[in-house]
Amino acid sequence: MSIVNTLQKCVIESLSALHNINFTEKDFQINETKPEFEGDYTVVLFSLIKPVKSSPEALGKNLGEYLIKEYPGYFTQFNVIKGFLNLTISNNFWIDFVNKNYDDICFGKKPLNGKKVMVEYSSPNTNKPLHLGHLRNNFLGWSVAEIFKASGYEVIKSCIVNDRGIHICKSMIAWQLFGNGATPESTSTKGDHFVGEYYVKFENELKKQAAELASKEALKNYTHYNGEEQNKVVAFETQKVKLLEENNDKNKEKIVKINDELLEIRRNATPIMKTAKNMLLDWEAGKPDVIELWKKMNGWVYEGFEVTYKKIGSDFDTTYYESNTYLLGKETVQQGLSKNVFFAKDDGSVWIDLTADGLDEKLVQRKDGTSVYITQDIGLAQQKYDEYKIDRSIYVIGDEQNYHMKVLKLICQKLGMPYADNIYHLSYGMVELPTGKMKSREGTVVDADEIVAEMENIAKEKTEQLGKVNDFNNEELNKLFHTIGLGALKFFLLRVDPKKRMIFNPEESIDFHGFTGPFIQFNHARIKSILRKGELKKGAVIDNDLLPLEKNLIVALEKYPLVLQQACHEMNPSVIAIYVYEIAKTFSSFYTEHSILSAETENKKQLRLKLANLTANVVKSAMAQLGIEVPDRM
RNA sequence: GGUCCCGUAGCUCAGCUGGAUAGAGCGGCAGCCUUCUAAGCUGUAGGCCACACGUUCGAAUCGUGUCGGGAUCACCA
Repeated sequence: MSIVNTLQKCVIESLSALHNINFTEKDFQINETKPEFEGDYTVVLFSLIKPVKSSPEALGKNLGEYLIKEYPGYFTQFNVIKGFLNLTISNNFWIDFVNKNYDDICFGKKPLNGKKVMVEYSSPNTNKPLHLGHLRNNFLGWSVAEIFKASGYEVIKSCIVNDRGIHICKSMIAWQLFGNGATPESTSTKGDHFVGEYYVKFENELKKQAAELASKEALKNYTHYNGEEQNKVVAFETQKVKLLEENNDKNKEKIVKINDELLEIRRNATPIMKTAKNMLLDWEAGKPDVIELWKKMNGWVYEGFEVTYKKIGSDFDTTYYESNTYLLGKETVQQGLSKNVFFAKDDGSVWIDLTADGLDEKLVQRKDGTSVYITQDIGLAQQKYDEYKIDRSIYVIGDEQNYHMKVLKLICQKLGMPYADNIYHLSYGMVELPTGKMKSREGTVVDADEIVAEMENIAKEKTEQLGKVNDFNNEELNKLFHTIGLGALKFFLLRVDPKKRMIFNPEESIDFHGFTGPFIQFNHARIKSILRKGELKKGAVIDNDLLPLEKNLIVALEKYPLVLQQACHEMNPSVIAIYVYEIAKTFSSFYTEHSILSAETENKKQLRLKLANLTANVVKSAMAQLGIEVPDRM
């Protein structure tokens, strides 16, 4: 049991004995004692003084005396300042803690609890390569899965591949039009980048054709539209003219909106867009040549993804393909109708009314009977549960889908699905550049493969400058560059609270100093270097004279199990990132001040070696939760 | 317009289940390598915690409102 939990228990027992009142852990707070006061942990007394009918000073004094008398193994001293009872934990406890755990590589982890959790993450589209945003998703998902594992859960990592739909048809059409039979091999291009290039080519051609239509429209030629489209366009144009005549600043926004609508209609009317839509229909009809092309191009993408996933350390226990799941959920619609959770409109479309929950009416089936995105998700949620009997289902998806995920969970709940309450949307904020959002149209998207390679390069340059590993062979060197470069990137993306948007500055944000992955890796390497030289002897060390910097480190290490618990509870890897940095920093301060190998006495040396070993274990374990390796030398 | 998220040092972020004088890193300034890896350590400057009101013994933290930024509200996925 951690010292904080122990302290809570002792305080509860003491108050029960002293005042005959039963408190719980939630009735009072225990904090770390601020450095400017004497003590290790502090009981905040304010919340207790009313029930015990005592002044803070008197309560603190009584409680402090009682704790020291009854639990001499834990507490040695106390002082009361205002409403704070500062307690000094006995050195015996800290030494005992080191002796017990210094060699336990599982320290902090919990035994299996028999529960299953599925973490869905990554979820790529097969029309373009992964970018920086995907990296945040992948690192988060993988890390959260590891955190659950360390907390005793059985974890199934899953991925839903968005492999069908208009976007992949766009790449296919462009390849047919402009590809001349080129392949990733013939052009020496990674498969996902290759297909992505055709997606861009499609967009460029689409833009060109839309511009041509626009110039026709400028001459009042609307022959490229069908009747319905023409009516819409004319209506919008009339509205626009009216707004322009009013010459009101407030109309500007409306006009922008109308222009967007017009552009959308125009884009959909371009020949190339019509071709793509036809191809989607052909795909749904299972037309052999379309299916064949689809398989070929997706195959290229998967080959590319595999390389990237391997490089960044993402893997999945199961992969769902939308081409297999997009028809799911149709039965659900029928069930929902018969349960009166859904209702049908006159045109045959099916809806759910969520206005009572503060949301809108939401379509669940089109009038043509095909299912929409949300319906597929309901179906897949059901399938996940049927297949694995999972206790919890985590979805790592960006915060632009907060509304969608809220709706998904709500519908599942209304349908009375047993897993509905355990659906959790792990929402994360977008990664932005100093110049704003990444936009593929403006070519400001940071490519995943490129940024990883760049990080490895920086790692290489810095390592060569420092010249500490000149005896490494090429293989060892490349592994080290990868470990450091990727470690820096992962740490950078994971150290921030997932739900917050974050800014990535390619020039400045990635540093190898301070609050970074490499700094932590560096401290691990230093410890390993010492452990190679010093002889750590098994058996308990006895030392009753802990120096402040030694104690700081022990106190920090002792918190690890609680930190893991918190990270799991919050599904938040940044909790671990912040903690492991604290450990590295605390060790670093200790390291510069006190020599381990040339310690004052053999006893001190053994204590410090054990402390160093425990630090290395915790650093390695914590970094592993983040998916970051730590080198023995760097 | 409705709903949701965010606003803390020049920059990037902690702290938010209320607790002592609000913390890190980067950047600035000043020191420290004949001593276990200086990717380091130490010191210093830098804050009306967006603003206002409220709840409380106590508010960066909770509530309401205002301002600023973002997301979303498709028979797209």
